This record gives sequence, C-alpha cells and structure tokens, in this order.
Amino acid sequence: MPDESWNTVGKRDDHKAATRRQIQQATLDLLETAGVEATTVASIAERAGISERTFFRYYDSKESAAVPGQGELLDALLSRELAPSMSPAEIFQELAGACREQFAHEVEQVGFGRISRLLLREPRLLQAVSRQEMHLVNTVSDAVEERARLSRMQAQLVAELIACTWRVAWQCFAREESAGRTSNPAELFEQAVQNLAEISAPAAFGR
Amino acid sequence: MPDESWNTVGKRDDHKAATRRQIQQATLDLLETAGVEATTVASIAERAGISERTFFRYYDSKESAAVPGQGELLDALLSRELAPSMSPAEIFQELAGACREQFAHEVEQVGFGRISRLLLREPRLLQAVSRQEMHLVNTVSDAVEERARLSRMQAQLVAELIACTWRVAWQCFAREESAGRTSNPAELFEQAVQNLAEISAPAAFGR
DNA sequence: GAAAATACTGTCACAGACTGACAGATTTTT
DNA sequence: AAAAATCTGTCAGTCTGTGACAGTATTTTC
Repeated sequence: MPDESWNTVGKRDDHKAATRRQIQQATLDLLETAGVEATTVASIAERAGISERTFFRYYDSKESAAVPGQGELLDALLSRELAPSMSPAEIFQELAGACREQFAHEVEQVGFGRISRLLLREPRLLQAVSRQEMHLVNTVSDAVEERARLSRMQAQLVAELIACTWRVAWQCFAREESAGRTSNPAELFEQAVQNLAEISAPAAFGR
Repeated sequence: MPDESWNTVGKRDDHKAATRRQIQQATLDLLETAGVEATTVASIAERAGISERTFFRYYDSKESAAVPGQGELLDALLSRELAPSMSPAEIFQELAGACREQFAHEVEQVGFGRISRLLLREPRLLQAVSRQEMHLVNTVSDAVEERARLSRMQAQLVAELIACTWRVAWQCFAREESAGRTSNPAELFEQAVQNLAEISAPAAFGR
C-alpha cells in the first residue's frame, strides 16, 4: 500500500466530503420537485443513503442543507485592508469591490441556477439565507468597527449596506436568469451600488 | 339589559384581545427568565391559562408571540403619496420621514424596553423580526414599483434601505437604552439617514 | 325569546423536527 | 496489532405544529 501521508486528506475526510455532497444533491432534488414543506428529512436521508440521525450531524435543518454557505464571501470581505485613515465611504467602496468580485465568481459555480430558482419560490429557504446574512453582518460590522475605527452606527450601516447590495444584486440576477435573459454579474452589481448612492444621497444628484 | 349594539366590539372580540395580551405577557415573562430555548409552548399556555392548542390559534410560534408586529409601520409607509414624477431619492426621503415618525412613536410604547432588551440577547427572536421585515420589504418594494414607476432594482433598493435604516436605528437606540443612557429617537433616526448618505455616496462628501 | 348559524376552545391523535445515549464499525495513531 | 479517536446507526424521547371532532359560548335570525 503506497504511502500517501503527504496528502492531508485521508479516507475519513474524503468520505465526509462525499457524504456532504450527497446530502446537498438529495436535498436539492427533493426540494425542487416536492417543495420545502412536503419534503421530510427522512426522505432526504433515504435518498442520500444515510440515516436520519446522520443527516443532523452534517446539517441542522433541511433548509441549511440546500443553501450554500457564505464563508467565501466573508473571507473575501475580511481579507480587505481597512485602515483607520479611510473614510466610511472609502471603506464601503473597498468592501463593495470585494463583493463584486466574489459575486461574479459565485455566479459561475455549478448549481447556481438551480439554487437561485429554488430560492425565488421558497420563502423558507430565503429565511435560511437571512440567518447567514445576520451572522455576516455582525462579523463584518465588528471588523469594521475595530479596524477602521468607525462609530458603532457607522460600522453597522456599512455592513448592512454591503449585505443589502449583495442581496439585491443577487435577486436581480436570479430573476433575469430565470426569465431566460442573461446578464453581466459584475456590471449588475456595480449598477446596484450606483443606484444605492443615487437613492440615499439627494444632494449629490440634485436634478 | 342595555343595548350596546353601537359598540362594534362584542364580548367575543374583547375576549380575544384579552387572550392575546395574556399570551404576549406570559411569553415575555417566561422568555425573560428562562430564555427562548428553554421555554416550551406548553409552559406559556399554562401561564396564560389556555390550552396548548389554543396558543397556536393565536400565534404560530413562541417567537412571533413575543415580537410586536410591524403592521403600523407598514401602514405608515403605504399611506405616503408616491408619484411617478418623484426621483428615487425623493421617494426614499418621503418614506424615511414616515419611518422616523413611526419610530419616535413606537419607542414610547409600553413594553418597548422589555422587548428590546430581549431582542438584543436572543438571536432567535431577531430571526422572527427578520421574517416580518422580509414581508415588509416585499410589500413596500411592490408598492414603490407600481406607484412610483421605478425599475425593479430601484424599488427593491429603496425598500431594503428603509428596512436597513429602521433596523440600525432601532438597534442603536436599544443599545443606548440598555446601557442606561437615553437618546432622542427622531434625532437618532435622522443621524442614521445622514450616515447612510455619507457612506454610499463618495462623490458628494469628498473633501 | 327561542332556534339556528357561527365562532371559540379543549381533547385527542398524529406527523415531523431535533437531541442524547449507547453500541458497533471504521479509520487513525502508537 | 492494540489503543485511541471518529463516524454511524438504532433507539427512545421531547417539542413543535396541525387536522378532526365535540362541547360551549356568542351572535344572528326569525
């Protein structure tokens, strides 16, 4: 038997990752056809070839098994440099940039269309996303407050605006996609940022 | 027996309203001491003097029995005049005005402090609020799109920004309140709107 | 004022979500 | 190969939430 100790992933991790994918797959399959309400965890577990108990060792609900995590987005946001010398507007622009790149990237992922279609018609899944966003806003808010030395209110607003822009861009893109039209993600995101400025700052765009 | 038919509320409505209050009260009492997790619907029902089954005829979960509805805010927003001639910024200002007044009003309500303290330390209750906000955003977004003739993206952004400002102002106020300090609600809300503009419109504040 | 229609509540029964405990199997480490 | 750590399934149990039915109170109708 060849030595593969250089490889950090062993059989255990492989199997875990595979199980995760199977659960995701099974969940999407069933939610797509029967809807969130009518789908039971038992049926998901059966389709994924595991016990019901094991399902809950991977995900804490069928909703969270369906929606993708926001870990990458969070990482992208936290990896940006935020100096105390920057103005709130500059910080927002910096983070929005990270968001735009990540957005364009995630749209390319396999299964994006599938999940977005599901999200548009299943409020309970949107709820699950909202829970993740709550965590993201808190984390980003804390980071901004500490690293950029903004007031609590400013930091929170920056974080909320980031999440808000992301949400709107995402939803607009998904709607376009569902309608058969195709659009440029980065451009769409930038358009959201642009509209945001126009809406909230009356003086800057006076007639 | 005196004729009271002029009074639109009969014994039935009275009793219903009283039961609602009892449930709210019992829920807050128990959540306050034991937390959301540890409190069962059965215990709430017992304290409110009703059966468990009846509890679910009034509220669909213990979370929603604890948080106040957003019906008044929604009414206030929808009662504002939105003409197609208005710019997105003007629409936002108009709605923000309604929000500010409602905010100052709600802060005065009895039980506000109690609920806000609870919300600050119970994520599950925040989740329940978030569900209501989702509905509010959708409703406002639709109204804005139809009555002010904005693009879907603009309408959605306006609605999200309203909700966002409300949330931040609310949270800041609650935090101040919890810390023993007292602040002016209308002023605080206006400050949030101000900061919002400063954050999202770089060109307007570039010194 | 009685009778009929309507609304509210409690009891019962049940499905589904989720968790703790334990035992057996598998992988990893020594 | 033995020991330790990890993963999984089974079992039993609590809690949430809902449909069905019957009994009671209220309102409406005559």
